[in-house]
Amino acid sequence: MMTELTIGSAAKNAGVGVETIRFYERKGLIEQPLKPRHGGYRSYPIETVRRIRFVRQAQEIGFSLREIEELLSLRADPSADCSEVRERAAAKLEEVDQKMAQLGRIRSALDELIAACPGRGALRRCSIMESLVAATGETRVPAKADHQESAR
Amino acid sequence: MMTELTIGSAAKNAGVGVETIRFYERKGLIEQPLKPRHGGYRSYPIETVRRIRFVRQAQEIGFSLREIEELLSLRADPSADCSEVRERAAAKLEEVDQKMAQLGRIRSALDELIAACPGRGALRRCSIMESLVAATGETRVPAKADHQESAR
DNA sequence: CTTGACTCCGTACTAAGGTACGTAGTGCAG
DNA sequence: CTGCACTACGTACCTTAGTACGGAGTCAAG
Repeated sequence: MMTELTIGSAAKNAGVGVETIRFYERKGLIEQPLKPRHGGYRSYPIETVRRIRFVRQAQEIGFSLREIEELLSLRADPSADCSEVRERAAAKLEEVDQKMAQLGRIRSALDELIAACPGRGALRRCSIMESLVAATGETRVPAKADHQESAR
Repeated sequence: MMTELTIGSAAKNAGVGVETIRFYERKGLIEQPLKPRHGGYRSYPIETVRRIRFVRQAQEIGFSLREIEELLSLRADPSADCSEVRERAAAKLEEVDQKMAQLGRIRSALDELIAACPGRGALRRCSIMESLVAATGETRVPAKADHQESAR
């Protein structure tokens, strides 16, 4: 069974264009397989396809390519002091949790909106913003800086 | 109490630059308050500040400005047929749920990585990718298109 | 009534993340 | 052994989301 693919097949499997793979290689997100002896075609392990899929999914949730590279470079080396890796992983984890919280807020707001929609009864909060403002307890904008204070 | 702000104060409160507000106005994400009679300065309601904050937070979780505009434009009009709004809201909700699922996967992978880190015991999965591959049950890449089939 | 910080507006520039293009090489099917 | 699809590589171009800039107007404090 063939576990290596040409760039075209890899692209198709990963759901991206060939050019995107080449672009990711240049960026160092995936390593470029050496081409076999005096320039033939390069062959990509399925591992690479998974990696590309990960990149795309991580992008969907707001990570930049730089951040994704950071995620991918996190590895627990058993023989080394990995306190630095732990720290970076913990920082990423916190970012992830913040994203989840924000997603949760938007999710509730959408739920509320959908629920309010066909409700023949009284309907409060008929937009995302209204739901969010209500949910966050009518957060007062600190409103420092009222009119032309020279701050900064 | 002053509930309206100048563009500079609004920017500061929202945590963005003045230019960003003007940019969002051009894009129609926030409406530009009319300036009072023969060109003075415009004044922004705190509502606008909240809206800008929302835009930034939605960006962090991977929504583009276009998508954010779609989110913000969702409103349940009690007097109208809102089946279309419902539909769009439901679609967004699904997107949100997909993002949450992906975040959850990355979160678990990070957890596992952190746990594996100082573990003197045997350590499997010492990278994000390894955790994910394990979590998704060793997903076989369908591997259609093995080598140079002309598909499309 | 001037001065310095701020605003208005248009246009130009930047960075990230691709996408397209042209030329040359490769490789299997017929 | 030749054609056609696919690959390699470099460079150019595009979109999104701002950021910077320059000149003119505004406003409140001194």
